[in-house]
Amino acid sequence: MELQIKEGISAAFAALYNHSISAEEIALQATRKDFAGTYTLVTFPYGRISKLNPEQTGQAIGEYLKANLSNVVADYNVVKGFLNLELSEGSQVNLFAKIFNGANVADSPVFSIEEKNRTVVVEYSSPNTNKPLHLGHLRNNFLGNSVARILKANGNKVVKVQIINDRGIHICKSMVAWLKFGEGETPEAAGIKGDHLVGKYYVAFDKAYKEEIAALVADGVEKEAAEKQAPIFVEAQEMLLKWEAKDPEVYSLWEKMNGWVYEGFEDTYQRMGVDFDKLYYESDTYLIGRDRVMEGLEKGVFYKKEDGSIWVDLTDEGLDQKLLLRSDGTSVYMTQDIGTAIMRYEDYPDLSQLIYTVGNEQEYHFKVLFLILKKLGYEWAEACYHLSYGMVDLPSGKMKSREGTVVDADDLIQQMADTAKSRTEELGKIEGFTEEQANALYETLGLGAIKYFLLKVDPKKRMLFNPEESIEFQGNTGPFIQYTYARISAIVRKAVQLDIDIAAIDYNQITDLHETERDLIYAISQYPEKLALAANEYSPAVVAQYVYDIAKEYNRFYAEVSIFSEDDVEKRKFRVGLSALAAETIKVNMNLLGINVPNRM
RNA sequence: GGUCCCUUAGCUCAAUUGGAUAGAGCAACUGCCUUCUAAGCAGUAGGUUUCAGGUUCGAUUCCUGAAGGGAUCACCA
Repeated sequence: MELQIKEGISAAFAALYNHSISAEEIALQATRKDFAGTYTLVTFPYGRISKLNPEQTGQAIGEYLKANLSNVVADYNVVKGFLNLELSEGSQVNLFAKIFNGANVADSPVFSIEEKNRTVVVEYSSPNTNKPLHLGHLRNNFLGNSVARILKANGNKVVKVQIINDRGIHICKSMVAWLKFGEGETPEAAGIKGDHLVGKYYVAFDKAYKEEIAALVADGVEKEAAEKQAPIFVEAQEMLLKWEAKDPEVYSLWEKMNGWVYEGFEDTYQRMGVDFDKLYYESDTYLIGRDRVMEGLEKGVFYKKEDGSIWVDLTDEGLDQKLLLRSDGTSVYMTQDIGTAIMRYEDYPDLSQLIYTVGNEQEYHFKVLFLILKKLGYEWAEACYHLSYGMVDLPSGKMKSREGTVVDADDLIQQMADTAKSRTEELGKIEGFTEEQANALYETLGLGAIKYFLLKVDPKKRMLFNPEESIEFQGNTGPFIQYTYARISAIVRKAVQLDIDIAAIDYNQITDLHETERDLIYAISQYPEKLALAANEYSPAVVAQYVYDIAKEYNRFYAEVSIFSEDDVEKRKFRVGLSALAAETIKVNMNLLGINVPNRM
């Protein structure tokens, strides 16, 4: 449809002004609500071709389209430099019929996207294993998972991965504290999720550490020195050394506590509805990174300082010098990231892109990482992309685990499910549900609310979460869209009961389209374009905005047009069909966000 | 201090990538359930797009400068 019009405009330029302009070069936009029409051509730029003012240009092209493309363009109007095109009813009904092929809406030609023969790795989540997931991780996971779904829907092969930061001083801290204060406590015995239990000892470490520092300072030790001397800190450092030496006792404790954390994470991931195709462990990848850094040193890409530490000089690129290996030969964060990237390209040699879903606080880190990979001679360094997203702030500012201002992921999900429950019970619309069905619904609604809340905002921007106000269920929210889907489901169910056969609509009988029907068809037809935009910008927010528009448009139709009390049989069928198509569009797009939709609520 | 990012209605966010009178939701107010789910729909009110310049037919969008906020610049991750 859109292409037809663009081609028509292109033909108009050729016929009227003997000027060649391709259909792809022509940009159409949606007509604003307060003017008649569906598509709008901005004519300001074309004045030098037509040698007319914008208004006259619009008139001329509009007239040409009306005369030569009358099956699509029924009429037009010109307001200043804007040519608004009003589509013929027949073409809109036609468009609907094309999308809604009567069988399975998801398979309609308009909705099927070309396969691109590209493989993309999307990394997300990648938490440290010393504490449970929080709200920031939720944004990360939902974003990465949704981008993976969007890229897949847009014709890419997608591999979802994460790197598990399972080694380092932070885990040793939890381990030391557990040995000191834990008295052999296990998740089973304590009835606490494994990740929360380990997180508890991480906090315990910090508390003890602070007390020791305070005691030392009271004895007259300088604060900085106290931070390094505190016995519990020294213990943690010793444990890290033992771990690197693979001391059996330390190693088995490390495996045990990491195991608890993985079990806890797995529960949370499952509840969140995210998963991974492949896991990488830092405890594996840091060794490869170290080897490649040594190779780079031999090749002269890096240099060694007198103390034995190894560095890369990026001052020519406008950046600083960066440490790659400590003087004692142990690796830093960058070392393992080099190793991880190389491993991934070994695992997937035909990779077109490697996407890192990581917060924007690490922009500098990834800039450096990609430059280093390039310096090491990996051509694919160009194909690495940092999908950088903004932090989730609280009204009090940044979340800080040490100050106890983090919003725990498990708690938040539970809280939202509880809200869904009380809200549903208030409205009393699910009589006949078993308890199991009801609980599944609360879960669907609660998760839908959080996911939509976190995904509707442009990923690049930082956003605010106010725990006091909680997440809404009305207006521009997940449950509102889910509600719209449930509403339509009720209509489709009733249509089946009434034997209304939407597979056989006589489209010739469909005339006098209501304004809301036209708008709805237009909105639905935008799907492939929105999907492509979302994929190009790695932005689920585009999808969220779009699916909200569809839901709003449908509810307007629902309020203004009656379906079952319509006398005309074909119109009745058409409206049920349009409803079903709207529902399918909502479902497909919500799934791109990782959100499920209920049949009743 | 260097580099990068942000600032749009009381609040949370949009704005088709330079286009029309800057739009939604929440909060406030007014209508609409005897008809398909009112978690809905319609309406009222709310703006010097942080400020000052510039570029052009046209700027929330691009450029320069200023103010306020944030991130980062570790032998941390």
